[in-house]
Amino acid sequence: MIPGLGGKLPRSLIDLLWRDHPEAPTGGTRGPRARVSTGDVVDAAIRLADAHGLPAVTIRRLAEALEVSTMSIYTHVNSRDDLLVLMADATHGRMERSRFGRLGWRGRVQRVAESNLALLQAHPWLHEIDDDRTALGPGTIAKYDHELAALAPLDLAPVTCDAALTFLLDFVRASARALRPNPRSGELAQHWPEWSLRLETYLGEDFPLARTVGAAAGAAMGAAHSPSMAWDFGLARVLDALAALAPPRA
Amino acid sequence: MIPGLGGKLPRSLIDLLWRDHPEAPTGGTRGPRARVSTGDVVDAAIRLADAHGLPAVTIRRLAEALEVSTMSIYTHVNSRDDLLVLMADATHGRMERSRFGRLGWRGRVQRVAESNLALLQAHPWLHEIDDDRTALGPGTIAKYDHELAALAPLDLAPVTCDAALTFLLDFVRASARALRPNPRSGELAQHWPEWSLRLETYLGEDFPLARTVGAAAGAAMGAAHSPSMAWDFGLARVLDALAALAPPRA
DNA sequence: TATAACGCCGTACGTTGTACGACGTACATA
DNA sequence: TATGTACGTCGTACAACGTACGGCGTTATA
Repeated sequence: MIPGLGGKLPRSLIDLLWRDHPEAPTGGTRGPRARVSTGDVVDAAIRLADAHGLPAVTIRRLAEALEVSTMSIYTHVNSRDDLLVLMADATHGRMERSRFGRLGWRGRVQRVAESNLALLQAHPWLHEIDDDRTALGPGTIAKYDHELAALAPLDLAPVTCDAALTFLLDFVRASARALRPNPRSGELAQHWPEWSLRLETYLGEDFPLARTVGAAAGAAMGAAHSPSMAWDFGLARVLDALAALAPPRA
Repeated sequence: MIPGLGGKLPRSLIDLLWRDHPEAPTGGTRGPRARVSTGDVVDAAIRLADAHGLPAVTIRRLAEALEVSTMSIYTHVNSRDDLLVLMADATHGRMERSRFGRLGWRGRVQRVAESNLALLQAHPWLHEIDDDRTALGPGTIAKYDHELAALAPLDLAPVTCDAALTFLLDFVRASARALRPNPRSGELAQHWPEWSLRLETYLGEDFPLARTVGAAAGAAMGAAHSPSMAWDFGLARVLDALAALAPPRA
């Protein structure tokens, strides 16, 4: 390496994800001691997101919360995108993972579904993070391992087991998304009296099915509507679907 | 209304969504003829998104594409958020909706699934639009009506029918999301040789299941992996699940 | 002919992520 | 003990974003 040019290479996302692992590179010991750690940054970001949503997680606000300058954040995290991955993996890692004990496969599946729902309700901003690299983190891998174990009694081929888990979790994610209180619901409710009238006019005689079911309006208005019903319905369907795969009795 | 103060109220999103309906307010006829219409703006935005992704849809670029000034865009669209709703509804409206004919319910369900998959593959940016107000648009309602009709042979109660459709479409959305080529896959593939080694080190003896199934690494690397298998698996499971609901023979 | 409604646009503000380079500190080596 | 190098910190600056505001000119209506 050419001396005089500061050797720049930052710790890669992988190493940041596994920063608590004994084999992870610690970084040299010179220079002033770091006033905050990567973990501190991630924790503060999670607190911000929990309290005010993901858009509130800006580098500047983070720095303010940690009482450091804006640019210091980049010493501990390579970019905002990377930070989001670290946040998601950290919350995955903190999920409760209790033993399944003697629970049958249905009970296990239900438990996996419910704990994922709880996760997404506790941290709704997870919906807005869509980065495959999250799968590289220790928290996400531990979660994956645990949930695969839940499906073990079904005795499926590995790939099928993975597919089944994906199927289950995709359902949970979608339901959780629908269940989530919409930030725009206030505005919608405010304009609803006016808008529903217009909609009535526009719909006219068309779309008989849509009108009958009424979900177009219902969903839009945030009325009682289905999302919580969709959860029960969907979970029952997932169980049905897996049952069709399972050994006769388990 | 107080004269001298320009009466400001802009056409609301509802009216913009239904701009082609005969009952929709046309806006006064004074002033210079508009050089572009709301429809033009929406179309240009869709073209931009198709070509370069949703982040490329900025007001400035839109204006440039339409050869108008930046701020003129706001004459035809109230905000960027509204524009996204208009874009989503327009593409919903343009979906092909062929008759189901004598197709059985399985064939219908499959067709609905496939056409939604095709939609999301043709316009991947739809994944990034998450706004309930889309449900108020004519395209979205027409789509909804058509897809409810597909499920009619199942002879379900209205709410159940809605729930079943939601279940199906949520599956399709999640699968389409996984199927979508990740923009970050390039970077990931580039660093993969290095990262996979580290990951190997970190994993050590832990997470036996995750290692066996190998999907953690597989998914991350963008290898062949499951998404296309997940589609087949999932669709079969959805059909199983609905079959458990359906009348014995249909 | 006067008025009011309307489309168009230039300017400007606040906010974002982050590149760059300077500065000082603390350890490693000579 | 003296020197060099690695490292944390931070101020400044830039490009890009959405969009509020207000002025201007055009056109149909009163």
